[in-house]
Amino acid sequence: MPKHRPLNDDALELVARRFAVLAEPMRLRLIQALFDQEKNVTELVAATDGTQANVSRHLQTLTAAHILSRRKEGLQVFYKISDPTIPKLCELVCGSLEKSLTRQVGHLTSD
Amino acid sequence: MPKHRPLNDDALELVARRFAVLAEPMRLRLIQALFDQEKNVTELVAATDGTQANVSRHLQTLTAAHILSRRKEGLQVFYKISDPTIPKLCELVCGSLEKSLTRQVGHLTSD
DNA sequence: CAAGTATATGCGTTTATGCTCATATAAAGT
DNA sequence: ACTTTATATGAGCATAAACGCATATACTTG
Repeated sequence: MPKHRPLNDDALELVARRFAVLAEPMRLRLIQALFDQEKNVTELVAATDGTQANVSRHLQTLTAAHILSRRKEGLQVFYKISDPTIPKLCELVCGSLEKSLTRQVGHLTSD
Repeated sequence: MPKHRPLNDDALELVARRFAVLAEPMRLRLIQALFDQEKNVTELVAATDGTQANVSRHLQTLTAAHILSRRKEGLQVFYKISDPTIPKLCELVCGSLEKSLTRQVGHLTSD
């Protein structure tokens, strides 16, 4: 277990790629919608107010990144969060943003 | 302190934007170079093997995102990590990636 | 105030990626 | 087999951002 060895180029690409996957509002919406429970595509389309095609594409991206996992059941495909670090990541970022924006913006959550 | 309220559109944009800032290998290299100590631009150019123009741009991006802070001293400008969540974020992501890649890739750190 | 050094920025090009529309696949029911 | 429903994907367009080159700004020194 190394303390803090610098990452090589390949590893940096991987880390960057992972952050890039999380750098889209629609994908964050999907992740959010899946925080509590798994959902099928139709439910996710409704929850995120996106088109079916677009939601499907983003789900593919998230699954390829091993952030979500697929479970097929008849006609439907259910997705759920498969990487337990994702909620922690989002919490960290939200906390940091809230700290630096509390005075100006006020509340970031949608009532 | 809300448990897990869904973020509104503006907040989602902010979170996405923050992840996007971290989604570039060169910016990750800069952050890595600054983990232990502050450095000026010339030192960062050497440490990351980038052009001065490109490094300067990325430093601006990171500073605008409140990830780095600037300190001017004569001709030189020193940068350091100003957001304490950044090392934690990187650790989380690296840990997650290592866990899913250990078997195939082996080592991600550059000796 | 001229010259040199450290850092920043305007511009143009290239590449990546998100979105929409239309269509394809896959499973179920009739 | 045909139709319907759920999900995935190919093609094309639009936008954003990274990079290189050149140049501008800012501070220092002689």
